[in-house]
Amino acid sequence: MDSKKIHELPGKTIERLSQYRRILYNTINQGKANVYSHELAKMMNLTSVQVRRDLMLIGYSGSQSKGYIIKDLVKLIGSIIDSDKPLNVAIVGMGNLGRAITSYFSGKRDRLSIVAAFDNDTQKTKRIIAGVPCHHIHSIAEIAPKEDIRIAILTVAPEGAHEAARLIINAGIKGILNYTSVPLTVPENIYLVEYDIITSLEKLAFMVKHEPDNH
Amino acid sequence: MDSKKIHELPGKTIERLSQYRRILYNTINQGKANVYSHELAKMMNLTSVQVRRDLMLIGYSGSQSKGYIIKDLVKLIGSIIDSDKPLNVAIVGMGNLGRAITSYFSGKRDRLSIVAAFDNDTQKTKRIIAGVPCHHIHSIAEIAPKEDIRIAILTVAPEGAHEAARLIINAGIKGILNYTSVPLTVPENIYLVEYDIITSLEKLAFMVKHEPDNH
DNA sequence: ATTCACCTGTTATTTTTTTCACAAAATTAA
DNA sequence: TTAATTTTGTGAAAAAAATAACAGGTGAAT
Repeated sequence: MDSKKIHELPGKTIERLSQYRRILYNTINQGKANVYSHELAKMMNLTSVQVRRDLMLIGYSGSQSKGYIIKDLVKLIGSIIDSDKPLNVAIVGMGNLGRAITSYFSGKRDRLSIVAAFDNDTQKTKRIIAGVPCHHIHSIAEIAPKEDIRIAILTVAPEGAHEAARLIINAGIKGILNYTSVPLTVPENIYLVEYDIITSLEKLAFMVKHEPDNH
Repeated sequence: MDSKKIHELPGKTIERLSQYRRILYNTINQGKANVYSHELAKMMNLTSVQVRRDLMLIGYSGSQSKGYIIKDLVKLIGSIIDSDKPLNVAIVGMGNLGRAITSYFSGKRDRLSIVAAFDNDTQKTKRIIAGVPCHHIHSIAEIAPKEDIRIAILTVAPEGAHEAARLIINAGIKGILNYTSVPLTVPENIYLVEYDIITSLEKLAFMVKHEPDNH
């Protein structure tokens, strides 16, 4: 597809592309080679039109008879959302959440790999945890450039969030995925995605509370 | 506010309300009593107009001189997004992620409380983990009604996701927050929120990859 | 061969969400 | 008092996202 246009993909589409791909991996494992937009839609809980529109935006065409060829589609999505060379990621805060994310990743992606973890608990540092070497947080400025770490996943306790973010930015890392409940304010040139675990639960609670019947 | 209108609150606004409140708790702890829309906006990484509009929609008025009274605003947000009586939540899958969420919650909310956990590992069942009693997944149909569990947070391994979801629905639970990487398809009368950990990371990776300079 | 059912791709429309623009109120300073 | 500043609240406009509508292709059934 026209690379000039990639920048203009709607944010929501990018998010869905990532999800399409994961679902498509599953269906490949089930022995399917092709998939229709309405099948993909059902699995994603959205409409087939939306699926077709997303694929249209990335310039992928299916066939009227067989729908989409899963293998090709997965490859195309990869060419859009993956980095050319692997993008290295660090976990900052190796508690339960940090470990959960790390083990989710282990052996899953090759384009996006967790190469290091950082923590301030010396019990955890200088060891390998969940397959990833865990360093002391104060060595991040030294290790990040060496390991070419581009993204940090922030999973520390709330008290430490600001300080950890400061150290991350100071280490030259430009992307932060914030899983803590503390909202961060970062300089213009830093990419920040807030990912708050509680928000979606409260949204669900709101739905359960307010529409108990007619849903 | 007019309770008839609550249903019509935009989905995005509901999500933000939850976040406003958490930020406001922080600012109370810092000794602030009032806050301006632009301050709140900065902390949330959005614009002051958006803050004012959200508050307008829930019918809260501030003053031109002092902005918003934090205590009142927190209370009003609570009256909208919290349940009248506490809403009971269960964790299904007491791995790292389940424990991370549980410990995040412990002692935090009173309107939304984790009252039970379920797992299929008998090493984990019949014990208290992270302050919550952990039962075998097969007893969920028995325990859910007894404990009035309304929401399940699904944090099992991918292989078990569908089966666990089936058991949850079978137990009469109407709200599912799915943290697994497996997309679920549920009946019409079940509220499902998908919360995929990887999606936001790939979105961030996309941003870091595609706009390295001029950001 | 023709009809039918069922796809995809895409334009047009609608809905939702955000942003703009500005009036009105309160405060501060001179 | 008066002018300047700063804030909220909100109608109107713009932008983003989702949905509807439909043209056109493909294969299967009769």
